[in-house]
Order: sequence, then C-alpha cells, then structure tokens
Amino acid sequence: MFTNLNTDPGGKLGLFGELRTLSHGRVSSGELKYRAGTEIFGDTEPADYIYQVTKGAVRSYKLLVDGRRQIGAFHLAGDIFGLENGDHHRFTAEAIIDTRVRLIWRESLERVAETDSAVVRRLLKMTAENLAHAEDHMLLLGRKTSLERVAAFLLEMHRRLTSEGAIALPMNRRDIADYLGITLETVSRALTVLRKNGLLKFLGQTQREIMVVDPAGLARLTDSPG
Amino acid sequence: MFTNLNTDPGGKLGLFGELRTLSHGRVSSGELKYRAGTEIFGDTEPADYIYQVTKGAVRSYKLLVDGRRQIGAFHLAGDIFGLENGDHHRFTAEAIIDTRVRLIWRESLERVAETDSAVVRRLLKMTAENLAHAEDHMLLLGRKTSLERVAAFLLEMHRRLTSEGAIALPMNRRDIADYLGITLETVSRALTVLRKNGLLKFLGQTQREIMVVDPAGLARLTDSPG
DNA sequence: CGGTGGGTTGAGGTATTTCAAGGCTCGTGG
DNA sequence: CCACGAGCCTTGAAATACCTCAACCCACCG
Repeated sequence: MFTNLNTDPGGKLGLFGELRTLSHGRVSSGELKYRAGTEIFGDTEPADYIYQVTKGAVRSYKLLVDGRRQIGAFHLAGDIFGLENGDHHRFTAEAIIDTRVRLIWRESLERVAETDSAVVRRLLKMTAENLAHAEDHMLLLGRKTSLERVAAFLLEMHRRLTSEGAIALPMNRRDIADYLGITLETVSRALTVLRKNGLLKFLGQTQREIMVVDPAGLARLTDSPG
Repeated sequence: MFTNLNTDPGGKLGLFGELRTLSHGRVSSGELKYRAGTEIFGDTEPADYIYQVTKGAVRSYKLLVDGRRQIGAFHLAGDIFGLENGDHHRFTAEAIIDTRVRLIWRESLERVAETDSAVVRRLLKMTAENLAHAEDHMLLLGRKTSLERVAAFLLEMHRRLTSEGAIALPMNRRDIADYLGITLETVSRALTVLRKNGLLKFLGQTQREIMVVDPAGLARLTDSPG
C-alpha cells in the first residue's frame, strides 16, 4: 500500500518532491484511492498524515450541528492538503470524484523538520498560502454578492484547472454553493445570468459539464479589491 | 524611535520575547504610538516590519473598489499582526483607539531565522493560528445567522479580553458589522435581542460601553461545529 | 451650545432562500 | 432493449432574513 514513487506528478515542485530530495528517502510515502463521495479524514481526527492529490478532486469542509456546511477549499491535482500544525484535523476531507492521493507520514516529516530548516520553511510557505486563500475567501463570504461570488469562483477554477480554454468542473452545484456561502439554486441562477451575458459557455452537456469562460469579463464582475 | 524594551508586556510569551532571548539582541525593536483611526500600514505596502500591540486595539481589513469592507481580524494587547510570508501586506491595519505597537524589523528577523530553526517554527505556529482563526471565520461568514454571528463575536471577545467578568469593547458597531459580514443596524438589533434574553448586560453607558456576557448561554446560540 | 460621532429603532425594500415542479442523463435490472 | 429510479440541474413563486433609509437620542467636545 505504501510504495515510493519516482515522478513528481503534475510537474509541480511540492513538499513531497522536495522532501524526497531533502530527506534522502527517510520519509515514507504511499498512494491511496478514494471513490467519489468517500471520506479521506474526519474533523477532529488525529492528523497522522498529510496528503497530495495526484488525480481527482477533494473538498474540505466544516459542519454546524444542524447540517449547514461550509467548504473551506477544493483540492485539485497537485495540491497538498491536510497539513496541520496542531495534532488533529480541523476539517473533514472527502473525495468529490474518484481520487488518488499520496500520503506522507507526519511523524517522519517532523523528524526531518527538526534537523532541516528548509523543510520547516517550506511548511511555513504552504501554510501562508492557505492563509492567503482563506483571507481572500473571507472577503468573498462577508461582502460579495452572489453574482460576484460565482464569477470569482469561475475565475479561480479557470486559473487552477485550465489547461486549454475549456474547464471541466469536478464538483456539483451544492458543493459550489457551500463553498460560496449561498444556495445551489442561487448558484444556478447566477450561472444562467453569466451565460446570457456571454461570459460563460457550456460545451458538452454530458453530466460533468465542460465550460469556456471569459476571464476578463468575469474579472470586471468580481469587483476585485481596490 | 527604536529602543529595546526589557519587559514582555501582557505577560504573553510571544515571538518578540523569544526573539530577544534567542537572538541575543541582534533584532532591533521599537515602539510607536498611533492615534485612533490612523493607519499603521496599507494593503500592498512592503512588509518591512511586523507588529505587536502593547496597548489599544487594531483592525485589519480588505476593501472592495466600491468601499465594502471586510475586517479579517481584531488585534488586542499582546497580539502580533502584520506577519507576512510574501514581501507585501495583504491587509490595511488601523488603530481602532489610541494604540501603542512594538515593531520588529523583518529583515533582521529573517536573518535570525536562517540560522535558528526554532524561530521559523515559531513563525509557522503563529501563521497556523491565524489560519485556524480564518477557517473558523469562514464558517461564520458563510453559514451562520446574524444572531449566531453576534453571539460568536461576543464569545470571542469574552475569551480574548476579559480579565474580570466585564468586557469593554474597543470597536464600534460598524467595525463589528464589517467583521461579521452584516450591517451595523443588524448588529445593534442582535445585541438588543441578546440583552432582552438576559445573555448580555450593559453596565456603564459612558460611550465605550462595558458589558457582562453569559458565555454558556451565548454558546448555546452559536450553533458551534458538530 | 451646536456639531459630530456613536447607537437604537422603525418601516419598507430586496437579494437570497425556501419550497416546489419538471427535465435530463445515466446506471441498473427486468 | 426498455423502464425506472436516483442524482443533478434549472426555473418559478412565495417567504424571509437582512439591508436601506430615516428619524431620533445621547454623550462628548471644541
């Protein structure tokens, strides 16, 4: 189950690749598969591993007691998630679609970090990036209209998973809604508006839809920080 | 302007105190005063210093082009703020009331961090704490009702600035509103509801009001994560 | 003492939610 | 091979939580 891999998938220079370099093989790493909808780790579970998506997509969320859900982030191919400074996770993570993740045993990481300050700095950089994303998302959740939220979401996805012009969203309307702090109906209506304004086109209507966005046009709607 | 201080104000073991210990005086540090409402640093400004509140209170916020504001955090006595991993600030920081802050020159900090991995780890811990706060706040902004938001705010302030039972809020209704993603009128109405339900009492009505809260009662309203 | 900066409350407006219906795709099993 | 149910999405209509606009009060201050 835990086999070392040679390649750096996605071509991304990540902690995983660096660690293997820096630690001279002291860090055990493996790969796991998760079916769509299954849990990778639960809120308050001990954070024994950190994860990197090699294929698929993951949602990290918090719940209120009555079931209201806030998705804090989506993790796409190449992304690292589940990194904690404390000893337990602060989110539940689930595979959105069929997903493969690489693991790294946290204790071994910390052993490396004790002697190798470059690794600690790398962890700091990643945590700071997560913080920056959360800070931007607070502005969205606190102060943007539903249309601005959906436009910002499409821009983010365009930036993060476009290879060509077209993007294929792995998540459904409910996931998008719970990420943006609105309802799935409001997401759907906003998408309709954007489509009617030519800022968005659907290509195949083959379940997981493929769309082409107009980044400049969407950016105008986002009312980005000034 | 930049004089070394001997004491660790607020009794908090912080980066500032540790640095002075760890770096054997290599880190220059000073103290500045800011009048109520004045800017400490601006969004996108180079992050040459990090700051610790010794007295007073600070708000960190982002703006949209049309003036909508989202306060990401309040910084109270003892708190460190303005810590960035990149080279520029991502918020504007302003003194809410007359405030004193200690500074630390960032370049000197990074020089220390190069050789002292304990300092890097300390920075990582602080960044992770900021991230945890932002993650909790995303849930509040995305999914909580106005009453839950105000209750959560009072609980946070109770936890952070209570010495006795009573707390004195340094910020006005507009600040609270922009922190919670609602309007100042909605904040006021929620406070009225809480007061009428006996979860909150005002003591002096002498401008900066002093209040006593019922933490257990408020916690019931918060609908905390389950 | 008039002005300014809070704060509260009311009345009406509105963006978003809630509830409901219908359509499409796809997988499964008769 | 087709029927059927489940999941997902869209759209409409009604409800509502929150916002906007406005009036008023109070404390403080030059």
